[in-house]
Amino acid sequence: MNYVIPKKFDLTETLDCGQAFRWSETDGVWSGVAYGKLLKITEKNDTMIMSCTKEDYEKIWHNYFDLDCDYEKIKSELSSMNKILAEAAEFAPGIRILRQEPWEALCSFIFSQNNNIKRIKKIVASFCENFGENLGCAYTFPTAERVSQLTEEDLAPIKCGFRAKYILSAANMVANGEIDLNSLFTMNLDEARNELIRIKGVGPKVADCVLLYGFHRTECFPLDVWMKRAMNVLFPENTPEDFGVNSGIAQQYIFHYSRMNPHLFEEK
DNA sequence: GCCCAGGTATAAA
DNA sequence: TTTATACATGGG
Repeated sequence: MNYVIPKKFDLTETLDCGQAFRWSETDGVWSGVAYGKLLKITEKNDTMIMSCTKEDYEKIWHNYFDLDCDYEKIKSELSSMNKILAEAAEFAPGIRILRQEPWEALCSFIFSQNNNIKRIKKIVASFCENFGENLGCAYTFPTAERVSQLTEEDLAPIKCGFRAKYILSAANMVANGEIDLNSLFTMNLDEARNELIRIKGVGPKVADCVLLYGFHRTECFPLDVWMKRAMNVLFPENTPEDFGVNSGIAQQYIFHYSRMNPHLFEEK
């Protein structure tokens, strides 16, 4: 069963730009799991073909791909602020910020610390295969409740190293209600950051990634070593806050642009 | 073997 | 308050 929509974004740019770690491409078809459902999606002419019902499209995927948000407008606003940012947005004009599940974003970016994207994907895949629900040809993301029952030894097979204890800390706090993830959608930004940082293994960078990708708090600008370097070289006159309520979207353009063109910001 | 990877906890200055 | 180091693992 398929559902077809007009092409509104670029699959590769959106699904392989370092914001999500569960999507993979085979012969032009992208496969991923979110909200407990497997989706296969591909482009044909000016349409996108999704392997889902109309109901699931409306209930899940329309929101997941942030299709109510006007990226052309945001892009033009950001582009008018800064010439380099305009270049970065034009380099990958089809990027969208996905609305991932909060718990998945939290785990993914805990796994991301001091790590590389290729291995993050491998760890997340193994995490799902070992502790998620089997959908037949894919696995769901493990629930916090399930993970909270595990030990560091149980997590050994996924080879996430020292991050295992951080994942368990997060799972326990979420499962026992010590942290209410849903409250972070509307909480004051600084309070939300402080809530997340209570979790062992979550610092300022991970917290902002979780808020941006898991809660769509687009005013967040996750700042790590890579982005600091990009900012210093490409945006010497700007601070992250200069990009306003769409800082997070600006950050995604900059991150992707820098990652695909490392020569642009090599330090001398 | 060495260095690095979408960082953070911890100890020490 | 800021700065240095360990941390698990795998790829270049």
